[in-house]
Amino acid sequence: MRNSVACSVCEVKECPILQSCSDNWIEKLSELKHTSHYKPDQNIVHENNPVMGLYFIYDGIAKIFSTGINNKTQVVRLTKTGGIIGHRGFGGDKYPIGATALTECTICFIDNKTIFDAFMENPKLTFALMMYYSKELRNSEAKIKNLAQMNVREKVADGLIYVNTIFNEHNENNQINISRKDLADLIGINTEQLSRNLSEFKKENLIEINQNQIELTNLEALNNMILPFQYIY
Amino acid sequence: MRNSVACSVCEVKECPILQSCSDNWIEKLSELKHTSHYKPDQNIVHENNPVMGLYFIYDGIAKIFSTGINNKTQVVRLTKTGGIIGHRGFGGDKYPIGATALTECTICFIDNKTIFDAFMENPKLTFALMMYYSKELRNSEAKIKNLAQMNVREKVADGLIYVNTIFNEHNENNQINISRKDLADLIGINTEQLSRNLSEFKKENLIEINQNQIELTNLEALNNMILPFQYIY
DNA sequence: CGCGTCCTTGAACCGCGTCAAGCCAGGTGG
DNA sequence: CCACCTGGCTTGACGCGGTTCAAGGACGCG
Repeated sequence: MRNSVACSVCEVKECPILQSCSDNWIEKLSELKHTSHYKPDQNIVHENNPVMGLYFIYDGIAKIFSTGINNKTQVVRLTKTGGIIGHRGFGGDKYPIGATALTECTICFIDNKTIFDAFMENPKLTFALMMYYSKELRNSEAKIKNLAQMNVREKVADGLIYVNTIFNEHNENNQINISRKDLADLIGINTEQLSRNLSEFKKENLIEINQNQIELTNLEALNNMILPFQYIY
Repeated sequence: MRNSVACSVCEVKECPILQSCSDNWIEKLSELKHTSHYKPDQNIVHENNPVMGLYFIYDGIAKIFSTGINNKTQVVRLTKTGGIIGHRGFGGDKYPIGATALTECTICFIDNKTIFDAFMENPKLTFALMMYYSKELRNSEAKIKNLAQMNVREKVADGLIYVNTIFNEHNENNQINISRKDLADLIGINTEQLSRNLSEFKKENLIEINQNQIELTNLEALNNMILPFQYIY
C-alpha cells in the first residue's frame, strides 16, 4: 500500500505546500500518508461524506463539483498537480463538495489528526496553506463577479481560457480535453448554449474542433473578449 | 491615536481570531495596532490599493465590494464585529476589493510585518485564521451555486435572510437597514427587479416596509423558499 | 417652492433556457 | 458484415424571465 520510504519522502517534497514542513515532519508525513491512484472518471471524494483529512494531488487533474437543486451540477473548479482537495471541508464536519478524476491521478491522503499535529508544529505549513486558501478565495470571488456580470458568450471564452491554463500551463498546444457537460457545468450554462457558442467561435476562427476536442487557435482574441473583467477587482 | 494599553488589551482579546495569540503577543499587538472609527458610508479600504495589512472589526457592519465592467458593483459580502477585512489581498500585492462602513465602525489595523511575525510565533493564530478562510471559502462557493441556480425571487429571499443574519444575529426585530442599491448589488440583480419582488413579498405579508426600511415579518416562509438550496452542498 | 435622490411601476425588448429532433461515433449482437 | 442501440454533440424553434428604458411618486434639503 505504501511505497518505500525514500520514494515517499521524495513525493512529499514535491508537494509545494507540504514541503513547508521541517525535515523530520516531512519524513513523518511520508510514513503516515496514504497514496492512491485514480483513473479518469473515478470518484475521489464523495459529496457529504464526513471529513477525514486532506488530499494532496501529486499528479493529474480533477474536477471539484457540488450537486444542487434537481441534480444540477456546478463544477466549482478544476485542480491539478500541487493542488489540494478537501480543504473546504476543514473546520466543518462534511465535505461540501465531491471530486472526480479527469485524467490519471496520483493523490496522497493525510488524515485529520496527522495534519492537525503538523499544523501545530509547523507554522510555515499552516501559513502556506493559509496562502493557498487566500488565493482560492480570490479566485472564487472573481468567479462570483464573472457569473453575475458576464453574458454567455463571455462566460464561454472565460471558461475555455481557464480550462486551458489548467491543461496547458506552459502553452503546449492549447488543446483541451473535457466533455461539453463538464465545461457547461463549470461555466454555469447548459450544454446547448455551449454548443452554439463553440460553433460561433469556430466560424470566427477562434477555435478548432477535432472529434470533440477543442483547440484554442486564437487565444489572444479570446483573452480580449474578457479583458474588461480581468483587471478590475 | 492609540488608547491606553489596558483598554487596548481588552479590545484585542475581544477579537475571536486575535485571542488565539499567546498572552505576550496579545500585549504586543495591543501596542502595535492602530484603531480607527468610521462613519456610515465612509471608505475603509480602497479598491486596488497596495496591501498594507489586515483590518479587524471590533464593532459595526461593513460591505465588501468590487467594481466590475462599466462600474457595475458587486457586493461580495457583509462583515461585522469579529470579522476581518483585507485577508483576501494577503499573498497578493493589491486589495482585490473595497470596503465601506454601513454603520458606525470601530476597526483595528495591523500592518503586514507585525501580523506576519505573529503568525510565525503563534501557530494557533495562523490556524484560527485558516479556519476563517475555510469558512469564507465555503460561503463563497455556496454563493456561486446560488447565483447560478436561483431565480430572482429566490435570490431576493436569500439576500434578505443573509442581511438579516448580519444585522440581527439574535433575531432582535428582523429589521434591516440597507439601501436598495446595496441589496441589489449583493444579490446580483438590478434595483428594479428588487423593488418588484419586494412589493410582491409585501403583498404576500412576508415583509413590511416603513420609510424604505424592511422588516421580515414572516422569516419562516422566506426560509422555506430557499430551503431546497440550503442543505445541498 | 424647486431640486435632487431614492424608490416604484409600467411597457417593450431580447437573451437565454427548454424542448424536440437530428447527427455522428462507438459498441453489441445477430 | 450489417442492423440496431446508446450516449454525447449540434441545431432549430419557441416562450419565459429578466434587463432596460422611461416616467412618475415620495421624501429630504436648501
